[in-house]
Amino acid sequence: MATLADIAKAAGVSSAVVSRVINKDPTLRVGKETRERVLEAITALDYSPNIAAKSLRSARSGLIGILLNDITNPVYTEILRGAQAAAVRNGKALLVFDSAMGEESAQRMATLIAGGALDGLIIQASGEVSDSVIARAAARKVPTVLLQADLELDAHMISLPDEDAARIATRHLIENGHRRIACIATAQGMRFTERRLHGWRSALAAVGLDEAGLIFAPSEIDGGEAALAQLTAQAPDATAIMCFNVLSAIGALRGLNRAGRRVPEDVSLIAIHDVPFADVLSTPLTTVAMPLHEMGSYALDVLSREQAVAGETVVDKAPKLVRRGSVAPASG
Amino acid sequence: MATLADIAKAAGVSSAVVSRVINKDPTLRVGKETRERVLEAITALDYSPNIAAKSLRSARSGLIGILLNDITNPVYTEILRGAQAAAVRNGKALLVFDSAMGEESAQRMATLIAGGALDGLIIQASGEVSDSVIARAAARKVPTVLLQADLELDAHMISLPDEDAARIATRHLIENGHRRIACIATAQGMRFTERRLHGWRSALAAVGLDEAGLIFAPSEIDGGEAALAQLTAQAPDATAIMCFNVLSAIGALRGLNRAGRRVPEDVSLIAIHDVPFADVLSTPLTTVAMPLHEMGSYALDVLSREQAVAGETVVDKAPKLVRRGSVAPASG
DNA sequence: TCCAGTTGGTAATACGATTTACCAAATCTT
DNA sequence: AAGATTTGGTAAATCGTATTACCAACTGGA
Repeated sequence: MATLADIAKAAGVSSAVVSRVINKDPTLRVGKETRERVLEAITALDYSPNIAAKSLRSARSGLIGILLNDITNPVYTEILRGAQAAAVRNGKALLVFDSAMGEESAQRMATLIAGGALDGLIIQASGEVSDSVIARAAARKVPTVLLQADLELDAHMISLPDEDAARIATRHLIENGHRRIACIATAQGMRFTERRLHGWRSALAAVGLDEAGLIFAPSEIDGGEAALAQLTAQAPDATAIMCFNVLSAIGALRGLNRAGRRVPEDVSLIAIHDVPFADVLSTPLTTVAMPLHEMGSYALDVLSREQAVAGETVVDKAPKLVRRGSVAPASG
Repeated sequence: MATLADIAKAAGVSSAVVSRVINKDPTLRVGKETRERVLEAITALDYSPNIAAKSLRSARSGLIGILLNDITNPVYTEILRGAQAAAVRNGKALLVFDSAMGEESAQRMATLIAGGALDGLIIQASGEVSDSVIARAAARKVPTVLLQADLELDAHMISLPDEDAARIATRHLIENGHRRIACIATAQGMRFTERRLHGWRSALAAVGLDEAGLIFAPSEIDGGEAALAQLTAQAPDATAIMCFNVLSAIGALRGLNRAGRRVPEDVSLIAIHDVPFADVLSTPLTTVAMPLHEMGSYALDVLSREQAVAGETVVDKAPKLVRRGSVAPASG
């Protein structure tokens, strides 16, 4: 493989010139024709700079690590897509980790962080984030952005318009005449959960309603189904359920189907987050789509700025109600 | 950050010893207590090796690039998961690219390859793979494995038991009494498609049946729905459809629903590839699950071996029929 | 006592790019 | 013509690790 020195020799200049031409050093004064000779040599020898050497010298790798809760969850892959798109724009590449993969995976990530291989970190993990990752990131002072995550880390926090989303969903149920509205929430205790609960409660309070029931469940299909069983016992009179996650909504839907209760005729269902297959479920699911793509994209943009990344941002694209078939006017 | 030299100074040895201790150089003869002093200094100073320097010196980065067709497609994320798991085992990390992200993304990948940043490459992309990526990979002789891909590249090819899967699916329909069996295929012209077609046809031929109809469609929900419309015209008498991709099956299901044809009462449906939400569709979908996780995992193992990677492998885990509700005995 | 072999290391260089400080030759100024 | 600038570059020192070649001191054997 051709190196800088090879190009220098071929063009009859020093390697300093070649480097400075490539990196467009504005302080470099060089003759028109010399520059052209350099450029020609580069294409002639098919030169491309060695990434490891660049990284070593410049102390930046162009690599961003992203830690997701679960790559197979369609809600989160949308974040990844957004981050990918922005990575390309900013000349970066993404190292993807999955917090569901266990401690060994976290150790790999920690090693990379400690070794200076990562210019930045994006963490989307409501639950488990290995201490080793956090400790390394803090020690190295790696610029970090947290997506809907509550972590003791000096980082930029990006959140979604959670309160709005919950309010939009709840209002939609209210506008359909529902009075007894229950909630299947996720991630108990986390800030984004509190924001959603607040949106739900304030929408109810605005029209003088009480909560009909509240259950916390993991953001998975099975979790939703289990939550539905509990909810049926806790709030048998609920005519509508709002779910904080589309997967738990799908679980609830399955539970309702199995219990012989029809959606939306007997119970209306609405979920936060949209997925491509929502319209092909046993009942097409009405959802409130969140700007997940934008969140991923924005995270990378924050990391690509030169300045410090501390601060807090809410993705400013509004949640969007996607009407399908799972919400119907309350009977009676 | 502490460097090798810092450790050496702290332990009162040369940095060569430290390096050789860390890397367990078997030719190093060192006193028990000296070794301990080194190890203590490492923990005391919280040393971890600089990845860029390691990469530069050793010409290996520990990074593997993986190019997927579409990260948001649940069929493919399963491959990613498998690769992740194996990456952790082998002390590697994954750089994820998406061929749906366009040429700019491919250029980033090509730059990384050309710059020697990638120790290996996994390509799962039935369709578009940028020439720049292929050219760079070939020029750099980066060890590459192709997943179900037909590419002019000196690489190891890993494929799935496609013929078996198609045969299992077809047989299942036959055993349910179907005589007119149509097929919605994907990726026309590719080898894995041919293998599946062969499985389908041989299963039919074994019991003296003809194909009832064949349409090619993209592996997406919309593609499946469009294909169904064509198929209805081409083979109105088909009582069962086998789909080469679960997403096109979902599209077909939607098309059937909209046309007022019931699944499985009027038409039976079976798909290759399983997804977690298959059982919560308007009709729970019977599928043939493929060893995708294993394919991803195996790909990484191949790249992690020291030897050359040329060759060809079929993932040896058998496809598994997952009976749900979309196949019923043929009426009549 | 002298030589061979072992023990326990070290010195020095290379990997490939970046960047600072410096400088010879050419041109301009007065 | 002498000094001041400008033009067009270069030399050399990093960045942090891996590795090869070498060697001093000690031990053992005869």
